[in-house]
Amino acid sequence: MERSGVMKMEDPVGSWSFSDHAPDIPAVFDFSDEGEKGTLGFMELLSIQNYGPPLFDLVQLPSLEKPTGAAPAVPASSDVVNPPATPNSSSVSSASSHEQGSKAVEEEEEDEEEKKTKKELKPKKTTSQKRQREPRFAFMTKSEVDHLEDGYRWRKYGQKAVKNSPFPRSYYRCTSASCNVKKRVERCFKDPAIVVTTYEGQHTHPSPIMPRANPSSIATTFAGPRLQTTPFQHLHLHHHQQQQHPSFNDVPLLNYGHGSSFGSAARSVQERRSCAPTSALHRDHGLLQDIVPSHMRKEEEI
DNA sequence: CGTCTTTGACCAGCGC
DNA sequence: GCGCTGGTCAAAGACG
Repeated sequence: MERSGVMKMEDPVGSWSFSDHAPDIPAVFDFSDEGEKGTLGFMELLSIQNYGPPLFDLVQLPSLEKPTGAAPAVPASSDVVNPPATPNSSSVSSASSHEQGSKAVEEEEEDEEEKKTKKELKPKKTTSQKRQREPRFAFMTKSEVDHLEDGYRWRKYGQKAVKNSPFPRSYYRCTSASCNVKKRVERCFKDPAIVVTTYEGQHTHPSPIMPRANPSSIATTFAGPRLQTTPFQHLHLHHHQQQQHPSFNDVPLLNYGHGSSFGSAARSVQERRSCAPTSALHRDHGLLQDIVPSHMRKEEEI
């Protein structure tokens, strides 16, 4: 078996993450209702991370907002175009119970962003000249293969040894011209079975038809356009089997819907081709309703 | 032949 | 200033 049925996500760099709210969030994805059981089994989500700007800012960035000549990079979730002024953490967290946590997260995130900004500012610019930061998302996937198939084509452009880790870090860039999405892939030194994947930027083009896709690929969800909302989708799925994981009580409250957009996103290409697209879209929209306040949905439908 | 990986070199930021 | 580290470049080679 190439990939295990267990997927983990956590904070690899110590910045903002869901685990700040609910450490060791267990999550189980049961695809049995998606007919996936034989292929994917279930996945376990420990925690997820979003560092950089809030999720919704991602689609607001002027440079990313209107991909030229390409379909919206976020077909399923690009509707979320009216980001709240708060980080997505507060969007996700139940307003009252995690208020303080969210504030702390905001501050921490700011500091982290400043650090990252300085680090990532390759071009020599003055500090007053802020370069546009690409949103970055990281997650951990338990997999035997380093480079997970995610529906996009990547070109490896570098590999570096990682400090305090016997495993190297690989750098990939989206092969599509005019798309500067990058991703880093490295193995967790604590658990070599876990692959830490960090995506930076947003695709300015639709996902190719996964020319080399592994039919049993489970990574489709994360790299692509759907990336922006998948963290919530994972939680969403997680809720499905809450009772199997008592510690899940720590998870910020969300109005989880029904169904599994993760599961649908994780479909193989073949499955996607054979399945009615409307079902996935429908589920996504349902999830959006869970995530995005109604007043925002009004605007996003414009 | 086109695409992709490998790998050493290079550059920039940061801490001391 | 120097060394370390992360990130990127680009030539060379592998592969289908």
